[in-house]
Amino acid sequence: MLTNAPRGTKDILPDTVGDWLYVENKIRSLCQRFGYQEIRTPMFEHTELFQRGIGEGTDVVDKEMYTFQDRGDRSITLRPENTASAVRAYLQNKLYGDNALTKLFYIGSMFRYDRPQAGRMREFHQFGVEAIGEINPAVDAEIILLAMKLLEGLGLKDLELYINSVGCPKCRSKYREMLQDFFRDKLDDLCEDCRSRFERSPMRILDCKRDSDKPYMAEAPRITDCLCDECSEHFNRLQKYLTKSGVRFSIDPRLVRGLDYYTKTAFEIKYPPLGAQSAVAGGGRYDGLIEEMGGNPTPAVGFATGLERVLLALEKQGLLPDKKNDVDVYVVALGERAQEEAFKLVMDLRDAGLNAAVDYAGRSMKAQMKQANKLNARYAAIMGDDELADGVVVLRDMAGSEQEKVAVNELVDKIRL
RNA sequence: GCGGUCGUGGUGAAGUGGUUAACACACUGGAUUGUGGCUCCAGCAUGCGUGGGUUCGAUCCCCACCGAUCGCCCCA
Repeated sequence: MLTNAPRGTKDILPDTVGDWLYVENKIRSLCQRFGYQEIRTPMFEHTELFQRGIGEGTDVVDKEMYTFQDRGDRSITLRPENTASAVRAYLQNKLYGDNALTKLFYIGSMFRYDRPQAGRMREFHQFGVEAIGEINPAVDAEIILLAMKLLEGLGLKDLELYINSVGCPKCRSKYREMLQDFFRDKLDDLCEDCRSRFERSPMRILDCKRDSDKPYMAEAPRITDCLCDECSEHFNRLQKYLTKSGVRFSIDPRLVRGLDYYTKTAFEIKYPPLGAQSAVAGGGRYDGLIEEMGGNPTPAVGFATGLERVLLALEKQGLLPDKKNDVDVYVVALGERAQEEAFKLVMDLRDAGLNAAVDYAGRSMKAQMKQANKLNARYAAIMGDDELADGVVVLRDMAGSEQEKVAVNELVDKIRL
């Protein structure tokens, strides 16, 4: 217990931080080119923020949040996602004053109490983007392309982009009725889950894995056929932008986002080899959220990607960078006096910008040479009593196995060559 | 939250109801005096996720818990 991290959490060990940095660096440079600025919001917020923002009745809010009372008796929740926080920060800090369109991105830990699986952690990391203040579908296209370019830029192949429009509250209530009319006389044939969905959220019936192959499913009305003029035009223009830019995409009329705040555009990027957790990125438009949270009606779009899943995909395709931290010089010290001198020498070499290493265990020369070899050292600098007396060091080129005496004060220059 | 599979040293992995738990890699030391990468030798789990139970006896059987993993669900 004491020596186990809580379920669903994971240490990112030294041999993998490099992978994370690699991905994070790609993200930062891409966002910079697209004009998105980084924001860092608190890891926890008032519980109400998520209840309002994400919506009661959603699985995330109802059964996946880490919620607790703090010592001041406030109800606090570890953020399960970052959109609500970003919008809160946008309103609180009046970022709308700076620009008509506010473009933000974030990278950080999110928390959801879920059953852990590969690619699904209780503490997990998301990179996400929010563009607040513009209704133009070009912005939807921009963020979709940003997501695709990130993933493709990392070298991932076989990505699948699905888009849909979930309409606005107006089209949705119409669609809901049409669905209920359609399913009403088929209820007996539906699974138990679906029957309970009938009243609550008939749209989910389409998503059912058990009933989805029923013959009449394909005949069920599609949301895309019920969109109001505004939503339908928005959806068409989005597709034009995407087509123009050359991304391949499929329309998936069943694609529904699980969080309440989505309107119009919904999209998802899948990497199928990941199995059950193949959704690598997902997002959409949430034109109602800002008003819902007390701001002026403001349109917005965003998405998030799960970094664990991205890393998993990269690993599967062998796209992770080679990790090496080769040492320039390994200082081999023989005897106590030499050890003291070697310590000083190593510090000087490091000051000069070199990666220098020594043994502190007072081991045999042979052991030290082995170590130098294992660390892939370019040079070994050997110091014993003789060298000490002459103010010199035996500099051995590890690859070529040649060595020569070099004055200590000329060592840095010699190595730099 | 539901169902399935799994849990042996630092790592990968064999194995059995009964005195010494294979093997490989890694690690440590050694193969003449101050020199690595190859080779050879030696050392390295009083312990088989944790806690109960069955048994004369369990790492191997049963139960619970913990953890991993796959699917469902949900989602990133």
